[in-house]
Amino acid sequence: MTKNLVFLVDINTCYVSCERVFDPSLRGKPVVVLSNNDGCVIALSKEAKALGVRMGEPWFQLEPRAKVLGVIARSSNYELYGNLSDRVMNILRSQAALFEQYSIDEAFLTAPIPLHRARAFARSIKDILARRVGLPVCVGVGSTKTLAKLANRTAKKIDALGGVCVWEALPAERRNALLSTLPTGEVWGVGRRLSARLAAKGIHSIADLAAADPATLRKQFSVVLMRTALEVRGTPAIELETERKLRDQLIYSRMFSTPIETREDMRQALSIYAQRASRRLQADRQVASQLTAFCGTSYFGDRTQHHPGIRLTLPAPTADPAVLTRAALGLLDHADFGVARYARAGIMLTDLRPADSAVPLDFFAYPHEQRNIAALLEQVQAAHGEGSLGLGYAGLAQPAHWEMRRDMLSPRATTHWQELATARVL
DNA sequence: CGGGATTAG
DNA sequence: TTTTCTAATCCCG
Repeated sequence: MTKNLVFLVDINTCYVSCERVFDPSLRGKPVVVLSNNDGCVIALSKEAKALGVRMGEPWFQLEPRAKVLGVIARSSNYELYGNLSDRVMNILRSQAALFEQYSIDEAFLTAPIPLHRARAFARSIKDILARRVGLPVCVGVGSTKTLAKLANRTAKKIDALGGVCVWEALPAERRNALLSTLPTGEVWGVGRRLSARLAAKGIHSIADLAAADPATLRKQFSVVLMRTALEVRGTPAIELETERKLRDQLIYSRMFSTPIETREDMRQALSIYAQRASRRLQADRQVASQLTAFCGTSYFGDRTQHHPGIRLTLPAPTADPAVLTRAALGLLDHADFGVARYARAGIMLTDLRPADSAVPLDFFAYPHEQRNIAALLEQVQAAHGEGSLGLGYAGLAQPAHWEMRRDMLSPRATTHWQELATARVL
């Protein structure tokens, strides 16, 4: 019987590659994509990397240099990235019986493919995605998820591999060299803190981790780290999660482009955020039992710090925008507009469950839920944009002055008719 | 069980 | 002046 192999498919510099699909002039150029509010670099092309641009670099620091270096920046366009990601995932789902989407740009496939055919299978996936979506990927293959991750990292680092690395097909000396050279922090699941704690116990390289006694790892660290160590040895210990689990928490939180200093602006921000959270919850067909609203001052600078928050249990589980908005506005009584300049606010919805699992008794139902306000809002916003209609303060044709900055936004070429790309046939 | 810490992308 | 956002899971009190 052929053992299962794990294929980790990962879109190369995902956001930059998505920008390049509809703007070929960006290909081969140093490109960066910025976080919300055009705050810092969250994705960069290898050309940008080569120029010394670093992940996380604040845009206000990079901007003057970018001009000189010819680095091109784009505001993040999650609608575009999400749509292209969906296309990739739908194709991948059809390529293997077992499929797990791990993030917006990564998926695990598992299939009983013989080792000597793994490379060809991985290549075919790469080719299909290039042809049908126009996105470049690397594929890492291994007998466990952790090794597939490691192989993927290797495929990215070593150009000669052509974007595919089959871990168990590498010469043993090569694998051992990698394992004994790479620090534990390079393994999936081991971050900064954990690698420091491991180092204190004399475990520095991935090879050290693999050689450590599993029972001791479980006792001194956690069962999770023990599983990771087993997986590095080639023993599957982390399940593929093929069932898409419903989330059990939803956060909508944003930094403001300029601080909010008045009750009226905060009322508006909370109204808009609560209604955006409501829309997301409805998209998942879920309802929430608890709402937390929070805001906070900037952690930078030495101004007065203030981070108020409220949490309340809703009278009945709901996704209704009016109920959530009213609940969120309770935060206003805890904010201090005399002193604080708020840099951010957010809504957290918890205790989520499927909307149909808890059909509320009429006794508890919110009267206006039956008037389908949520559905109406959704319909109008889907057709005319999020600012076209809203409850209370949340309908704004023009973005408010504190809305996030997105000065270098590309068109949403696959989700909005008005923003379609045009091609000229010569 | 709630909240903070850690990890990841 | 300016430094992301979201989610899961583990750990501790």
